[in-house]
Amino acid sequence: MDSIVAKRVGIHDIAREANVSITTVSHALNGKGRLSPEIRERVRLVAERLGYRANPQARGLAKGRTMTLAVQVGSSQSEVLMPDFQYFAELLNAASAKALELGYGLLLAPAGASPELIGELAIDGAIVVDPTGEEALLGRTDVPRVTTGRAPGDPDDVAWVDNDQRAGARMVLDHFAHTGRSRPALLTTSGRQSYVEDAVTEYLHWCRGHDIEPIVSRVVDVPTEAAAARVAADLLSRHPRPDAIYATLDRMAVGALIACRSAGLSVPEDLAVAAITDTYVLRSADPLVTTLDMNAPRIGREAVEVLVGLVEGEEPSRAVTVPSTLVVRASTQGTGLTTVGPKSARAKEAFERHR
Amino acid sequence: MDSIVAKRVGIHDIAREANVSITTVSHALNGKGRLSPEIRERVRLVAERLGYRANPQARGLAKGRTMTLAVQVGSSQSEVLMPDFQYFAELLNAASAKALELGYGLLLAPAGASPELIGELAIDGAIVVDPTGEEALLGRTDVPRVTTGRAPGDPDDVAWVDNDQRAGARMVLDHFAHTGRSRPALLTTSGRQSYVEDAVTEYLHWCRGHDIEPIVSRVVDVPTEAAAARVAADLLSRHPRPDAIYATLDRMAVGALIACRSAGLSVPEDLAVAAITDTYVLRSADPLVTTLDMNAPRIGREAVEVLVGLVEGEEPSRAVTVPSTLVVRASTQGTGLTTVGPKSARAKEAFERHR
DNA sequence: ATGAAAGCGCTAACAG
DNA sequence: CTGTTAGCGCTTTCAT
Repeated sequence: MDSIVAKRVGIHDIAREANVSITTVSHALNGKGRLSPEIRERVRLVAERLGYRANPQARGLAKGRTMTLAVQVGSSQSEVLMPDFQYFAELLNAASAKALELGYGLLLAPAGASPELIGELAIDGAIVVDPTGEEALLGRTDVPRVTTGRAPGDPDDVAWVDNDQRAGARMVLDHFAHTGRSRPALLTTSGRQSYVEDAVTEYLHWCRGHDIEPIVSRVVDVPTEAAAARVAADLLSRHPRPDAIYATLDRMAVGALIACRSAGLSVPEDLAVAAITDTYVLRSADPLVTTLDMNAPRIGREAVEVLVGLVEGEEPSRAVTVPSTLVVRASTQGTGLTTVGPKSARAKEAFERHR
Repeated sequence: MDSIVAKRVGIHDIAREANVSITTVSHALNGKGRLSPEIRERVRLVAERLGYRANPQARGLAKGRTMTLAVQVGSSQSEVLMPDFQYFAELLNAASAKALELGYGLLLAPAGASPELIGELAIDGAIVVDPTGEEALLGRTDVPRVTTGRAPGDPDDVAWVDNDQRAGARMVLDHFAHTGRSRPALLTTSGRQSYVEDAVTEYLHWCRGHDIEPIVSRVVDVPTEAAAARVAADLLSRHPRPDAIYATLDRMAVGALIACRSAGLSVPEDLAVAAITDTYVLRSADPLVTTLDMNAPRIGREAVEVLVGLVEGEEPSRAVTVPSTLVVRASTQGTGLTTVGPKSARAKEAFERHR
């Protein structure tokens, strides 16, 4: 609904309207210099009235910044492989919105892009989501970087934002135990992402502490439902049979469900299933699947905040932990005396929130 | 491995090295003005030797361009809903790479972002992937826009790149017919994307032409495997029972497979299943699923090319059609006399390529 | 406390 | 044909 050619209002227009110089406008708007509070306020009001938006290009040129950040999603061997899709979508959308809010644009760096291509990006900072260590963007040592999930080797020149995956795994395993399960298995991938490592580490640690024989199964192929179902089927044919599965991806949990049905077993009676990250897939599965929600949007926002802090020379904490939440659903209903109407199990999404 | 502070080489450095003015350098590098071929070449060589990279900010400021494009993935009701994930990932990665190659950055616009937020993006053009008509980016009438898939209402100020979904649906349906199926059903969503509309339209048209009773089933919830399985189960309980299902999303095909197994039927003996777009999910399902590959990377690249053409004042075609390919797999093996070893069906990925 | 002026790196009239 | 010059919109000394 703008006028035909809504000539963008600039710093000059404001200066004219407010009867001050462009310097004053700049200072007023950026909180720089020493101006009388009244002037500062007056300029701000005029700017707002005129709908002023700083031109990021000009600002960047003058400050030697680009006002853009790049984000790359971790990939194994240059394969486009974002298994837990909804997680990434939510993270990226939130990150983009937050960046925009802070005056930065979020550039998409192609997964598996060559270091040369990546090297040409005119950026002020970089975010790598769930790094495996092979992402070219991590090599942009000329700009601050932050990862969501920790980069392998935990390079000390890279900040990170992450969930406490070990505490999360503990919550899930404790939940299994509290609902009467005694032989939990871990179903994960062979990825190098830190969340995989953390889940495995904590799982082994927890089992040791509870004097339980650990069973770690890995889907080595692309972790689709079907691939996970095959691995889960193996798991279910073991003796003694596991009575709970913690899957580190939503679709692997679905695979477990499929394998279970094929084996003539039922969830949650014969097997409890829980997964990492809450997604539509889990919220519509049969039965509904218990999950450890990672809060993807918040991870994305925090990553941007930390990065912008770094870019602008502040000293933000270089390690941020975002809380995760256990969402209990039908797939982990207890096996004890508590009789849950098997037919209504799917209908009533009993859920409780911890922390 | 750059030097500590690799001061970026600029147009001045080149001018000095080549003993010409900065104007000459600019002209030589941009093919503007009238320079002697020797000078032009000499400047180019010097630029290359020095590893010159134009500063997009400065260039943009001077030309009144931002050298950035924005992309937004279509969404229904501001819900983050990218069902066919791998498709988007491939499309976006390819688009980003192509944009970079052409000197543009590809900005991620948050799905469901408000018109206000979107309005502040400093961009030269916009791409909307699989629009539903509600994307704020489509409203940026101040810049050229291109959609992948056609926007509802087919606004004539928006260019598009798309597969010929109707021809594709025909290929699938013909393939069903050629392999002995006579009651194909369509399993789709209630989305407003043009591919849904096209699939339905062509399906109905094809059925009419073949004197077959059409059956269109829609998953109205978020189209997860489970939701699709429920709808497919209904489909399979009809009399007469459909003997083929064309699913417009990979996970809905998986849902069909699940429903089939639950009903004690088998694929491809009792039911043929085919889907839109080739993904890992289909390539690892049991049995492997026949699909109409959309060639997502190419769609992404073409969209960027068209958009950049528009931005730079060329007159590219405003409608580009990317061919799709039928990849035949076990899920649609014929039911005729051709006896395919049922056990080896999954192992041998018989595939043929059309067009 | 406020403003004038010099750029940031590049493009594009306009001269020469 | 090539070089001079004036900005693009904003930040930032440095005077006043």
